[in-house]
Amino acid sequence: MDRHIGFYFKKIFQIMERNMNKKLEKIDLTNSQASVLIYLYKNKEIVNQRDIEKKFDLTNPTVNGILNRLENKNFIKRTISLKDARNKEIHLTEKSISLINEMRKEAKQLEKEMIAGVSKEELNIFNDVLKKVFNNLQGGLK
Amino acid sequence: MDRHIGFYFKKIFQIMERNMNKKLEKIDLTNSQASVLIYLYKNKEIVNQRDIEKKFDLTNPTVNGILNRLENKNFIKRTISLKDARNKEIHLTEKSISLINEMRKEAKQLEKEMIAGVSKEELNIFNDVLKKVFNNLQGGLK
DNA sequence: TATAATTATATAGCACGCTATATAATTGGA
DNA sequence: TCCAATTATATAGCGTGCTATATAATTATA
Repeated sequence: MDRHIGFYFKKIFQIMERNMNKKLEKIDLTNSQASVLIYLYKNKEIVNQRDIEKKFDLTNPTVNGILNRLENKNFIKRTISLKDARNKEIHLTEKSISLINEMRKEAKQLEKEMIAGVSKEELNIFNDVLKKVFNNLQGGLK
Repeated sequence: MDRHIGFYFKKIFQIMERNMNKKLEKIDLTNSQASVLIYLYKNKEIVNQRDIEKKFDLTNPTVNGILNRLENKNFIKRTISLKDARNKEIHLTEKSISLINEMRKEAKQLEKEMIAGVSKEELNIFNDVLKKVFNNLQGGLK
């Protein structure tokens, strides 16, 4: 049965999400939460909520919700900026730093499983098209 | 900046979903709801809820929720099967049948926008890899 | 300088995924 | 035949997206 590209994107995303959430369950995280923590870890500058919104192209209520849950579980701390009291600076805790490698390992492993049996040439073209599709959609929005 | 495949899948799915939901808003539908209606339209056999779960690889509470919302808006009717009282048969209404072409048009248009600037050869390989990735993930679940 | 516009964050409420659990109907086996 | 297992559907409750709206702080302008 031949299916539309849209079908594959939706289904692949959903199964990825399911798998990652299952893998991360044992460290009490979700895929979205882990993505934010990894971004915070990689970023050397001070990060506020708006930065996360822009980085992940999400709305502020979505990011606020994720951060609330991370804060309640003690994976991050929020402090009000001294320079601008509207900003809240987001900091990792010891707890989350100690789990970063675990998160990265799981993500890397899933990517590897996904592209099993795909040749280097195919993968190159696939990546190019992926970027094109992404840009086509992004452009259409602005 | 180079990003992982997982990033692209998630983001492309999310933007697709946003775009489709915006397009379908004027006929009071969402992307998930329209997908179910189109499936019902194409299928000549009698469809019950379990069939939809299997077709879209979704859990029963997810499908039940989508059908509840469709029923409340009068896009479908549910009737109890005479052969097996556990089954509820799902039927389209006049209202939804009259909008099927509109839904299909929007979906087709978005797919076209997504693959703008992608050559036939690239698209063939892209489709092949998409199917491989899908199968890799599906297999890993079972 | 006082007010208006902008910016960052928060809250309410919804759709759609999920897991866990319940209920009713059917099927199968002792 | 009757009880247990299976099957289809429903409900409760949660995470992550969204829009609409509110609030507080800052910036810009009359």
